[in-house]
Amino acid sequence: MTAQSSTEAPPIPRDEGDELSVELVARLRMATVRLYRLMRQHADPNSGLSQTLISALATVARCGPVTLGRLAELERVQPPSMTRIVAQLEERALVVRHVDAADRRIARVQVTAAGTEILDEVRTRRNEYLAARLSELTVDERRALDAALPALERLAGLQS
Amino acid sequence: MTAQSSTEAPPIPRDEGDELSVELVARLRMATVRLYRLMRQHADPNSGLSQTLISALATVARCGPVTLGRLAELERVQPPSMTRIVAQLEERALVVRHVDAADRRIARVQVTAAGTEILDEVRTRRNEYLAARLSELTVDERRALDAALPALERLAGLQS
DNA sequence: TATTGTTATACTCTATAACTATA
DNA sequence: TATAGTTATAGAGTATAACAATA
Repeated sequence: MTAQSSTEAPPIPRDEGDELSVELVARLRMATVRLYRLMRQHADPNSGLSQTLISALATVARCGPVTLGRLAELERVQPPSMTRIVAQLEERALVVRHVDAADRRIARVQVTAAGTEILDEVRTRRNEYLAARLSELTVDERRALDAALPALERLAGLQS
Repeated sequence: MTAQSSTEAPPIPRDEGDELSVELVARLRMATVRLYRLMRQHADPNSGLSQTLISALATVARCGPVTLGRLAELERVQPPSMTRIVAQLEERALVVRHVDAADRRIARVQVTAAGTEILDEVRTRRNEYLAARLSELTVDERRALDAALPALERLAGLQS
């Protein structure tokens, strides 16, 4: 990736100013790290699926048959990492791989019926804890989170 | 997506929140995992400090002399993990440990001048990438993030 | 020669269990 | 006996480098 934007555009023109961004980013980083660890600790224990596996499985389910490389991009890991992740999902029969007939280098990954089932199950069960925490926030706070979700997703996503 | 919440018009004013929570939590989880990996990949390479180390260092700096156990709580890791993290920071002379005089089981951790310096340096430098990404969001999106930050922090924090 | 994915290898992060030292 | 922290150990998660297969 190496997205060093220093070669082109003038450094960050904005109406709110840099201070907001610096502050915002710093706090967002701290919150994300802790939230991640919180989620990791409360990844569903019954299914034996870690956060990493569930996240990848969900992405496969959502993005249909998807190449391994694209999956790595989406999940923001390197291809070798994704190879391992998919192998683990395949072992559990939650996904299948099909080699592309036209270009045999390409492997497309797809969720199985079992995968979909597990995903549904796991989704509600493992989110219970977080949903409970969420319910302890105020209505306004939940509303704020809801409103910020698209921005979070864009920030975390690929459209940079 | 209900993404136009900048001025008013709360998208989903449901109080019982079950369905909202499930959806919200699920998406928040995905976004958090990816955002975390994005941040991890762009943790400052020059300083040789990982996200984990910087996060802990920042917490030490913010929370003054703090016991190791409390630090583990704050960072949401187990005490043995924090022992290792602090040992690494100490090796680099970014923090010091003082054994409590009254109760010699307790170790208090404190940032050093070098630690503060590094932290300041690193903070701007490593956040450049994220700040740049942030600047590609719309004003409304940044505003939404800013508004959601307290909720995120509460959700990730200890005041459940 | 370039692209897609894999294997080999090593390192970081983290946890649980058992331990030490204080209290 | 209880508490704060450490050591020992193991397992996940991830990356880089080198490779194989295919185009």
